[in-house]
Amino acid sequence: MPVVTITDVASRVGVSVATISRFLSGGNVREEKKIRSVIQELNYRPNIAARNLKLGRSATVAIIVPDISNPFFAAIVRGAEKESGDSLMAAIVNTDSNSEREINALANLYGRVDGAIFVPTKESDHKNGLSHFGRPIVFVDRYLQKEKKYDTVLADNARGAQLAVEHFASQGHSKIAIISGPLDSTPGRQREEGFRKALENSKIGVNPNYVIVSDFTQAGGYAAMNQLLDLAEPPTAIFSSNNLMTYGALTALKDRGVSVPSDISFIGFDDFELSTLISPKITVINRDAEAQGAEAMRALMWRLENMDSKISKHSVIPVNLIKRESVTVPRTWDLQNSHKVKDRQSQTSDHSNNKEKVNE
Amino acid sequence: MPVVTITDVASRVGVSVATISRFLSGGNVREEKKIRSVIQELNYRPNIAARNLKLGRSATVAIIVPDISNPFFAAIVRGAEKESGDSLMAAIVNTDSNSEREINALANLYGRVDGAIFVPTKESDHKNGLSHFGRPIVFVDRYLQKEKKYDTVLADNARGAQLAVEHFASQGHSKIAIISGPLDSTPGRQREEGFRKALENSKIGVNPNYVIVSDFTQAGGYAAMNQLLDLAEPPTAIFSSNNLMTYGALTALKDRGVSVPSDISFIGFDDFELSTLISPKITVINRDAEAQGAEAMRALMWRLENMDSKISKHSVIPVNLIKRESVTVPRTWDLQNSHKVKDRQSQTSDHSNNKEKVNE
DNA sequence: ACGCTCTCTGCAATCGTTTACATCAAAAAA
DNA sequence: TTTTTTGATGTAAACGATTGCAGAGAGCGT
Repeated sequence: MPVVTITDVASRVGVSVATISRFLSGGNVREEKKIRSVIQELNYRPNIAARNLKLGRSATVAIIVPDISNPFFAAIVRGAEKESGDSLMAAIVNTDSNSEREINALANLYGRVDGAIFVPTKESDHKNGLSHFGRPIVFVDRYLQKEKKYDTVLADNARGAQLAVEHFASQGHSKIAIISGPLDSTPGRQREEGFRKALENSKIGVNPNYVIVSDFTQAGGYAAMNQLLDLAEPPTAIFSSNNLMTYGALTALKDRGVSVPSDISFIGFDDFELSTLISPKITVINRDAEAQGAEAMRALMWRLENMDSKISKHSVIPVNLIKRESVTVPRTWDLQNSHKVKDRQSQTSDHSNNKEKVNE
Repeated sequence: MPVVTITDVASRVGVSVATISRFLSGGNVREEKKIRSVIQELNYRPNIAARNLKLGRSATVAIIVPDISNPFFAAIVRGAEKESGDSLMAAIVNTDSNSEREINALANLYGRVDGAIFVPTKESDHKNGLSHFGRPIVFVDRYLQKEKKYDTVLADNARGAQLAVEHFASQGHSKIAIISGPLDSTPGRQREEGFRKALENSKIGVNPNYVIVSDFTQAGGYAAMNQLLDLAEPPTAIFSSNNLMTYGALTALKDRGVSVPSDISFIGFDDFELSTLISPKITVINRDAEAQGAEAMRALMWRLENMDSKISKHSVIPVNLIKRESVTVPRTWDLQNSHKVKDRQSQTSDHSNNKEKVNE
């Protein structure tokens, strides 16, 4: 199967390669009809490597995420890939939340991609890895505090935490805890900050014992939840800062026989596939992750077309509260300083369908 | 920031470009020391496009999956990407289970990748799209029946279905149903066939009413489950052929207040993240999807090194039964032809932690 | 007819590598 | 010492596209 080049097409049509090339890039040519048929006939496909070499680009962008197995990152990737269209290829790399691997990936990708969509693990690393990369980067969900010049697409994390706190407060909770992600990651920090701010604004104030800084993993969420439950005076409402920790936290609650929401109210950040299948259905702060990925790809594509623009773009993806069944009024309706409690049409759980029978 | 080429390095060191190139590809050179330092100093990086053009390869492979958001495919991708190492880049494309898009992807990828890992939707399409692609393809989880020459990495689907049926049978079930995937997809077909075979071998035989062919989606699973429940004589045990349909089926059960496992026993194919969080914990047939992805990447890399080999490799990933809480003996211990019932330490569910209180 | 613009064309250089081939010095064999 | 072998080197031709430049007609106004 001989590989057919632009030269073959040219000689077959009886024109120069330049004409064929111009036809391929949409120029006006006399023999358009014939060229088209010859290309068809010979099944000619432009050699991408040659084009890339000449044009100095790769028509490929990288998507660097901690772990594609995390449904949230999968959604980001999906949105981005969908947006990229046919001309752009999306290469993917998992970093396992390992900063070293991130630097490695960037070095590896140098020259192979035109730009990158990057979800870094920490806000502080990458002293100069980025400058060596020397190509546009759009930071998604997380960014590097030192690097102000890059475009970012973040979620409205503080707002999300605020919504959670306010919802708890509106139900009468004052013992409100957070299972926070690492404070050196963007969402971890911003959600924790939002949590604090909201608590302060609502005059409840934050109890240091009710702030557990964990690590965005299921095991971390499990441990954190146990830590909260072991408190002399456990919280009555808990906000978990990401989906994985939510899994862990809920598992811990289940293992210890703590009932949600009657014993403890719960809100998690980020919706997850089975949030409606488990009992009770979990109330969550949600944002459109796929849209976030798409927005990032749009930003990157724009940047690739406008490499010289000095302005950096920062988009914020809105968040919303999805009320389901995991929040209700606190059980011990007691000595706590009870605020004005409006909006109290408690969302409670009704699992009429849980007639547990154990036969035999 | 001028781009530094191999020529710059050569002239700086005082040798020819050939020498630098040879050094780069691991040859013996006199000035190795100096070359190394100059490369460092100038921060030289080989131009990948030029190399690719000369070498006629791209050092990139495509991973084509229906939907990266499906945790199963995410695991495949993860395993494959992890295995690919630093020299190989993994491009990803979602097809939305759309055959047309698959063909499109293949055409698009032509010349951009050296090969592909491909999870096709149907077993029958792609009359000649593959031959036009003209590069190695490894089929994962699904394959095209007509194309025997390609390498495949499938799960032991029939065995998985068999395990499920045998487990049901060992608990005394004889009204055993399947919510099957499409019969024109490999896992759909093989699992259905395995289900039939196992039922026939066990002398129970298959009841046509108990075979619902659905579509591997959550909605499909939901509808299928309802169809089964609407039967005059509903089954007592149900095998769901993939994770998404399992979600749907469980939702339907929940919505209709059917209790698992006391009313109906359930086994799903493929484990899923939250399978232990929901009540009851779901018994599943599992296989190591990440390992499957890794194996596919290994096969592809091998093939790329051995393009001329005529032998095609077919690996099958083992499956296993993870017993949890969704299977027990049938409730109506009645007129059914009761077989020998050994292994009857019924796995039942105990949710001491579901003290549902609705306050206020 | 002449000059002018407009559109299409071919020539040839170029992108940055790799590698077959010829060369040449040094080491080994004679 | 002479001959042969060895191994590193340089020269230059690819790889397959894109594009600046100059030229050639065609169309048109004068």
